[in-house]
Amino acid sequence: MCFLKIRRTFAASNDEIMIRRTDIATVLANSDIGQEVTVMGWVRAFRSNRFSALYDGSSAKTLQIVVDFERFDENLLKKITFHACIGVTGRLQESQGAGQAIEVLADKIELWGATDPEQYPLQPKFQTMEFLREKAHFRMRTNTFSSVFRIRHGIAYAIHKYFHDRGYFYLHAPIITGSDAEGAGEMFRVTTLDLDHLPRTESGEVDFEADFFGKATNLTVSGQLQGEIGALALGKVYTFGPTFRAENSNTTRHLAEFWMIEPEVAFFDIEDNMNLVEDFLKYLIRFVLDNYADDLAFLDQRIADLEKNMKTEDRRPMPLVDTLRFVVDNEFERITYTEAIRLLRDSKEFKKDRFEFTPEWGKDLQAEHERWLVEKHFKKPVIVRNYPAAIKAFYMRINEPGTDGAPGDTVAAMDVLFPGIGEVVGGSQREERHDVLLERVKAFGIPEEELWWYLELRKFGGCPHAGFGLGFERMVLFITGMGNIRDVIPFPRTPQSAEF
RNA sequence: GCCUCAGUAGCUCAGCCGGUUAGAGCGGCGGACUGUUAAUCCGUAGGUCCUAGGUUCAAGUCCUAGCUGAGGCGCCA
Repeated sequence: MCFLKIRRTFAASNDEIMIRRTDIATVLANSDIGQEVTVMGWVRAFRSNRFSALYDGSSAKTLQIVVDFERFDENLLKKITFHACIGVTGRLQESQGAGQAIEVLADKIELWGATDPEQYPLQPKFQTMEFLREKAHFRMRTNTFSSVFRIRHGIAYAIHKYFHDRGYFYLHAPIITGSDAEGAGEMFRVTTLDLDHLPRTESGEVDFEADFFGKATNLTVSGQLQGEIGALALGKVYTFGPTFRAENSNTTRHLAEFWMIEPEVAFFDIEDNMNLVEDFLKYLIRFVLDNYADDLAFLDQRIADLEKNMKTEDRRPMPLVDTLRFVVDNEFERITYTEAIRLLRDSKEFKKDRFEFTPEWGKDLQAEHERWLVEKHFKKPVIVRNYPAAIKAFYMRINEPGTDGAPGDTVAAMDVLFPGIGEVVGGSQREERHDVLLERVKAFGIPEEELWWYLELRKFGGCPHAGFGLGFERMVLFITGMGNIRDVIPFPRTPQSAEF
């Protein structure tokens, strides 16, 4: 509700500052019949040489422009084509047609930018996501993508609002990092060295002392370690920034460049962490339900249309909006890793040998196992905690031996699993005991000197703390119901692909 | 990185067991109509069948290699 107020305030000042045009969202929301308005945008359709559906990005809805064609130059009307850019001044009237309540009877039409339909790649019809991905400079003009990117903005805004309202501080973690021990996969090297003439040390290795920063540097794979510095000074912080993984991942839920939200909180244990993540994720979904109903309704309908010709088992179990409401209205299931393994081994699927990978204590849960837990067994989001220490990162806090009746050492890690997406969040309570952490660092073979500052956080004024990382695009993917993560980021970067 | 599938008109696709001049819908263009909702109706143009080899009397169709894209798995958020 609060967001609507902000939108209105913005719209009111919009009238004063931008006297040249009014947003279509504003016209549709609070304009009076008979009032003269000027709107500008891109043509979505021009029917019967009389009705134009005008779109300007401000709303999922279009504004119908009625053109009395005898009054306009034929050559101008011919240029009102799909995705041409025009400005229209006219009076608002009640619509006689069924599709809309109000419309603008055009008095003046200005052609800002013609679009030759013979050369323009997009058409007013269904186009595949793969095709539109290749036209990323135009795809945001479509219904689907404009809705996705309005919602993407809404989620980003809600993230800042959620944390700000609760006393968290937005911490900017570095994008270029000199630390090679973050333990989150392959990294992109950052260098100004001449790749054709690399400086070498006496032993023949590349001499990074000659590089810009005087050492080897990479793009960040996580802001967590720096987030911990913030938490142990400001109490409650979060990072929200671009994150880079040079993994050769070819899936519908991986990007080489994505955005990640990483809250980090002092005096937090794994329970607090789970409570935070559940409340936070529900807040984001509720925010979109409350503020982007038109966009969600469009995406919901789009999915229904796409699924019309699909087999029942390939369809979503629930329509998009119902799914979102269900997640908001129900508790997430919380289980331990040890329980998860037991459930999997007791399952019909395991006994009938339907799993490709054997669920076994000590091995990581495979995608098929996570999907079984979330989609078949619990049928709702699941938080799995206390994983075997051997398969998790060095910084996660070691549990007391025998926690959950586990047969081996576990760490206070947690993963949040969502239907259709899998892991949206990975987090943990951090190891705050200096001696235990040092042992782990050594056991992982990480050079101590790389992490001197991280270890000193434990040596001087340390405390229990916890945090998690939310994959922003994965959350956008879930909320919009899109099928591929490349379609919820404006310009996707994936292996072999960095166009635009 | 591994596995699978696909590539035919601007787009989405059909093209059977290899057989004459490669088709449809949408879109474009020309016209008609004019309160439409992806408007409708009539007409019309539009093709290096991904590329390179090969098999064959004959290849869009079969074989080999490559390129591109998609999906699944792994890695993870």
